[in-house]
Amino acid sequence: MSVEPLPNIDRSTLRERVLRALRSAITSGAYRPGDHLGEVELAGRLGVSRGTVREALRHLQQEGLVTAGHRGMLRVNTLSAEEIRGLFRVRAALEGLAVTEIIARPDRSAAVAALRAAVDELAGAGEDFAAKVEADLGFHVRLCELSGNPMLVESWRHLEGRIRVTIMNRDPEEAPAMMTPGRHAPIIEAIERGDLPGALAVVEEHMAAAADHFTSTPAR
Amino acid sequence: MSVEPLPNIDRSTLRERVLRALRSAITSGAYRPGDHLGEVELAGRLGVSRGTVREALRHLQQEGLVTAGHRGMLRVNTLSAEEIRGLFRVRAALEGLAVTEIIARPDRSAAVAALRAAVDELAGAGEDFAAKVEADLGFHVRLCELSGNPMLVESWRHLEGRIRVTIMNRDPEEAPAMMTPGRHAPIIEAIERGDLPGALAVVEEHMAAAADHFTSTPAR
DNA sequence: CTCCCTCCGACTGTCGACAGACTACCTGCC
DNA sequence: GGCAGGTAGTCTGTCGACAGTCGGAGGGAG
Repeated sequence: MSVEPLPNIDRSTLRERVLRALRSAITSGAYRPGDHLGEVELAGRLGVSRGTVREALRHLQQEGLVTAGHRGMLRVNTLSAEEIRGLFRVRAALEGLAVTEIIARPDRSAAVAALRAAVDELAGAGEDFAAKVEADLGFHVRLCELSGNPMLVESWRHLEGRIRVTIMNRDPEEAPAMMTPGRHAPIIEAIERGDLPGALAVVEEHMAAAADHFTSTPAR
Repeated sequence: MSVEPLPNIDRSTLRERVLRALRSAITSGAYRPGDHLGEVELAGRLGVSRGTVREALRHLQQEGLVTAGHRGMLRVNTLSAEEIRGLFRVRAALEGLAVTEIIARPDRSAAVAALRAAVDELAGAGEDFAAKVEADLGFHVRLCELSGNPMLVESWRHLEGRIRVTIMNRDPEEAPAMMTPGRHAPIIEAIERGDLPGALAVVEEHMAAAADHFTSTPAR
């Protein structure tokens, strides 16, 4: 009998695929903040039933990507400057916990190597804006994952949608300044030194700078 | 024309009411961790359609109260000891941010008064286990709310379901030791003194003790 | 010209039904 | 007696339809 590799069968439900499609459409900027997301229109455009779209939209609502407006109508979420500042303070707290746990772990050097690889991806993204965003967020997710605390990852991911709309709502010309290897390297170095206070301060400063950036840069 | 007070009309959707009913049923212990939650059975018991129950269940899944088992079947979530420890470390990080922001605010004394009121509720709960749980969680939610950072509250609430199943999965005879006014007062005192490092240490210790408690106490 | 009433269109809320997939059991053959 | 194959039962996945509610356009009365 043949042992040829068979293609992996996609076992995801239709709802999951619709969810990914909608999330991607929003975070890629195809839908602008404030845009109305009608169930019938989306269902027709995606070729699925309303119920399926509805479940995906409800999921995105809990993620904070879309928000309920008048009469339950859903719109792409818009974050105020104050919300953005709060969001990045929460991120600082979560990622501060991440570096705390990483430094406390015995395999710290492995984590450092993984983080360096993530920064390399960021450097290799070149001028591709979308790739830069993915690499930047990839670094921070990796940071949380390396803590070995799944609940921390879960909490961070709960904020991910809001982070993405914040980034995508800004002028792509302005954003790259935040997503450079140079802004992430100090975090790794502090972890490598085992310098917990220093690492916390760097993370704090990183997030404060990002919050400043996204609240001062004009929305596109 | 009469200005008599009219009763408030409940504008919540059926889905929201089902959601609250299910959440309450789980966190009150009516359903035990691991119990299967069938859509048809719940729909029949609640007298609503499957779709409505389904949406509520999906919401609870995102909250972490229920988890998908084999073939998409949902069950009441069970947290491992490791997950509980991670959960309380994330809580410590979030509530640490809360006290940080409270201490930085100009109206710190108002926050102190509000927190004292919350502790009084805890003291007044007497021996009623459910009331104690509500008062305890009420204190910690209040703590987050008083930070003035809605995103922080949102993140905390995202963990609330998991916190509740952790509490309710323990023997009610053992739990009250964690939920005393004496365990919460030091947090308030440190905030009142404006002692940020002290407040952080107290929160950290509070959460570590809770995690120890819930991972050493036998599941009922 | 303005205001009010009515009708129409659009959107979400809720429901019942069909289909697909997996389990467990049961039967018949070796 | 054991195993392969078939077969009912049960659960979720997905769909289409009906109903309720709101906003706005349009027409008629003052």
